[in-house]
Amino acid sequence: MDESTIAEKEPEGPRPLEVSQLAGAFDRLFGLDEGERRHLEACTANALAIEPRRKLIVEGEPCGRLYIIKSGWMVETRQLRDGRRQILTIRLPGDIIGIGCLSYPKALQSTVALTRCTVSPLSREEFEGIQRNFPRLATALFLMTLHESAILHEWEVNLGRRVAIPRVAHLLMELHYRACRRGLADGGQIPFPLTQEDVADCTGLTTAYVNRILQELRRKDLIRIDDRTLTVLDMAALGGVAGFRKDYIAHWQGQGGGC
Amino acid sequence: MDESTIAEKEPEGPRPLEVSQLAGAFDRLFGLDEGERRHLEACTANALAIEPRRKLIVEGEPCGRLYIIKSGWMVETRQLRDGRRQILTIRLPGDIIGIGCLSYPKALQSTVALTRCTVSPLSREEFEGIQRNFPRLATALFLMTLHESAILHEWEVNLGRRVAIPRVAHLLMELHYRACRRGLADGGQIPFPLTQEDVADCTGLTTAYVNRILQELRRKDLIRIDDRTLTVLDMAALGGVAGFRKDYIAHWQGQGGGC
DNA sequence: CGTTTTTTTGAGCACTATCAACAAGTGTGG
DNA sequence: CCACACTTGTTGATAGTGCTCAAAAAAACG
Repeated sequence: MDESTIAEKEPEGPRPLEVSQLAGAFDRLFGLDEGERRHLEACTANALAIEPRRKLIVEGEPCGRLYIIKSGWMVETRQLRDGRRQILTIRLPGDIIGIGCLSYPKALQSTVALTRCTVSPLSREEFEGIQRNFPRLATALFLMTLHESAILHEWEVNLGRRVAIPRVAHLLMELHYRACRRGLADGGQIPFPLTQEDVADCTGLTTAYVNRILQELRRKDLIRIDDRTLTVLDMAALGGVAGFRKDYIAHWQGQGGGC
Repeated sequence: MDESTIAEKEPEGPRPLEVSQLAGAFDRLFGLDEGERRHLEACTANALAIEPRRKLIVEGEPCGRLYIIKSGWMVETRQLRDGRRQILTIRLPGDIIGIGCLSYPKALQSTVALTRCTVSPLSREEFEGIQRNFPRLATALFLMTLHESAILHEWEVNLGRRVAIPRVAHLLMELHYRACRRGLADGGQIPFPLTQEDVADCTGLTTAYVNRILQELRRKDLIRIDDRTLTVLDMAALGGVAGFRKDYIAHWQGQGGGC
């Protein structure tokens, strides 16, 4: 309904690392050949800019294409009738969104930008072309989906069986690891565009309570959050609190910088 | 460690519906051709029987093959150090389990039989053979995975944002719909092999509390559970309590008997 | 600088967990 | 067919985690 949710324009100044983020991920995964790489680059050539808090995909509306995130963070959300919201997944640069929509006539969840984002749209036809003509890419896609399922499973455990402090701590640990793997970390620091309300919607808690939990984690000198940046001060300790085990985070994605 | 968790023997007397369950699902989905169907049948010819409560896949141990459930119900679980357990997914006849294991050296979750089950093992080689030689089957597999992701997302919402009564009600609604689609329903009734402890582990609640919730649902004449059978007495009312929307349950799987 | 978003704080209470004990099933072997 | 063991379901009293509902303070934004 809001036509202006997305604006078609070139990204202002994409950093080299981000442009080939996806190809990078696939490459480390499979060692792409020249043709595969070139096709992938071609598909992701054009870009779309999305402003923070804008919706790229809207729950309940049809969505015929997918998007590859070139830069920025997004979340997929579902809204209940009474207004409460659950964040289903957090998507980082290199992730693909909207695949799930391909098999449903209407999107089951919304996709919202946390930061300014640039994405490459991919039509259903282009996507199916890749599936048909580049079987190895199709396999890689499949593996990415499986990896995402593993993360979802971990979220189920988090939501179902951990109390608030471990629950929040686990989210932070996971994001740290995932961001790190994508080369977004800078010495224990990662960008952290989530508001406390977002954290609450990830963890199934209230904003007010999340605030208290974060204070607690800060008081114990485990983390620091300022200027939309998360610093994990004591990885081992935070991991201990969270009951975190990193084994579900993609192991095959190479060690992109010591994480 | 327990070698006797599985026993290699023929199923006692498989009902026709179950044998071709998988082919059935795929068929409705894509209209398989003769070769595809025959290959699928061939792959799922041999069977393995599993006793109730036995583990087919054990968390932390390597798992090189997958299994297609021909009959019976299973659950995938993750266990925390303190013994608490979260059920991640419920698997019905026709589901494939262990795909996630393919991309990890060790299984991230256990798979436990709720009832006596029969499954067809599929080696990694056979699986990759299907992927390579039957692209349409590969696509179908991919779509099944996406469908499972949609269910996982719904579980996240359930665990994160619904209080106990809607939460349990939602689980029951989902199982009813899913079972119905697989032709397991018999006029508002479905088999219900979950104990209250299992329900608790699905919903992140305590056994004691689940007991009270179920009493409440019975008191309101919404459901009845006896003899391992769930009867939904008032579908609309239960769906209302649950905040259930069926749109995430596979729509493309045909209407297998009015559900 | 005013406006909006985000973070922080307080008091009270509701929902759900805990723990323990008991009842009712279920299955097994004698 | 009964006796026994074990699993599953049920109940009660109590504690505690996390929610509600403001409202204020601080930060971000244009």
